[in-house]
Amino acid sequence: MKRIAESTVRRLSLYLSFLEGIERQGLKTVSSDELARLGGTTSAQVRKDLSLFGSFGKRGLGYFVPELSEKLREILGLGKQWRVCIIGAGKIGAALARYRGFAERGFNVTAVYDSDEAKIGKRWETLTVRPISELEKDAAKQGFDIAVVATPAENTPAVVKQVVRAGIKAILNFAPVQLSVPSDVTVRNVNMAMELEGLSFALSNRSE
Amino acid sequence: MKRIAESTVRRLSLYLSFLEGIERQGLKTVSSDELARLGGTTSAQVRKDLSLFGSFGKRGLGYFVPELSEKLREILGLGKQWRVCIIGAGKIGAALARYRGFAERGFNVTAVYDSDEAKIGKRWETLTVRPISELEKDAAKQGFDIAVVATPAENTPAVVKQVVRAGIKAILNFAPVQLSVPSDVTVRNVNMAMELEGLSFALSNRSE
DNA sequence: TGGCGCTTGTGAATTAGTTCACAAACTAAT
DNA sequence: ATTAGTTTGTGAACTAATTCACAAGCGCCA
Repeated sequence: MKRIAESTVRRLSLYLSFLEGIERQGLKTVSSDELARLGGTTSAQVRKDLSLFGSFGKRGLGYFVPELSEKLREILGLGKQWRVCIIGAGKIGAALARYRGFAERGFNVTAVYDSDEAKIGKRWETLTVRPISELEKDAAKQGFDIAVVATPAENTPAVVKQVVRAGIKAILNFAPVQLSVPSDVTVRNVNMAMELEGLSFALSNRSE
Repeated sequence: MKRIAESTVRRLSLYLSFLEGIERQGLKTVSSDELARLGGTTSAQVRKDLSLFGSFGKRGLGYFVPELSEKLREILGLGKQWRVCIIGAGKIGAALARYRGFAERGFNVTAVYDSDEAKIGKRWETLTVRPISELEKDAAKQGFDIAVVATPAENTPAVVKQVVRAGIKAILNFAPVQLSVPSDVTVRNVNMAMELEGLSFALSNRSE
């Protein structure tokens, strides 16, 4: 299959969330034009995105909502249950561990790690913070699909090295550093400072 | 000035963070090649990005670290202090309000709002949660540059309408919905579900 | 059945973004 | 002062992403 751009995947994810809303409203079909309106893009873009994976619509009618939802879930790999571990039991880690939205979408947080002695053993709901030195062993035993990294910048490179060694192939990185990983490991960055600076830039350069 | 791509702005932000690290190490100059290596891009990209704003380097030598840092801060509008309000006093809002990193970079959280009676009046460090009905009035009095929206999906459109009416021109949106705002308002979205789904897609479609 | 009104799917055209490649400018060494 | 070794800044070439535009398919109604 040809390479799919990250921007395309983001939009598919967006379309799926719209479809879920539309389904709740009880509508049966939806047009590319309507999805485009909701997502702030064009109908051609919507059709092109979907056409990369097959042809799911009916001419003159649009797309059947439950059918397209199902297709998108399949494309995005949301049928499965993913095993997620959180690394870093600080504020962000804590907020993420308690976040309900993960499990709803099939992302099950099954363990939390930290390197700080003082944090180890703390309990959050059903989870207990474990020493990061155990990560590799635990991964071998139960397996993790995704690691959420929420550690201080200075510890992050070392932490990521352990994550990679544990065989985890997908990382959601909240630390404000660029990760260096082998090419078979996928990284997504969430960097608040960068987003705020983007807004700062926009505010500073309006209408020039 | 010509339109600057969002991807460019993200990279400038990244370069700045590298420069801060390099400055701490005490290095005087840095080459586009070194910045590229740190950022996982190419030296031509780095030079092109910078050249959109001027020519800051010295041939044969590279860029003076403090000088380039300063230029980037200027470009990104980080000289100023920005007044930020947080809307939504739930888990994410709370985590953000307590987050130290904001103030360090000139983003000062000066108020928190919520529409839920039960949350109003709560105190977080120096901040007190205020009713969102006061937002417009407060904005007229003290002025806000940026609103961080961290409300449940269903309330978000109404909340955003109030933010826009209050004259705020930049929004950092954590709600998992697409905002519809006038074209003079800049929005950046942070959507965890979307990031996780991107990883899910990558894991499901490796090497095809 | 035939015709009209929609809407998809997709090559072609366009626009945006990245990389190449090299002259010009600078440092350091001799 | 000359030369060798770097590294910038930038048109030109290339690649990627988006938008256009239209034939073809489908439902509905007379």
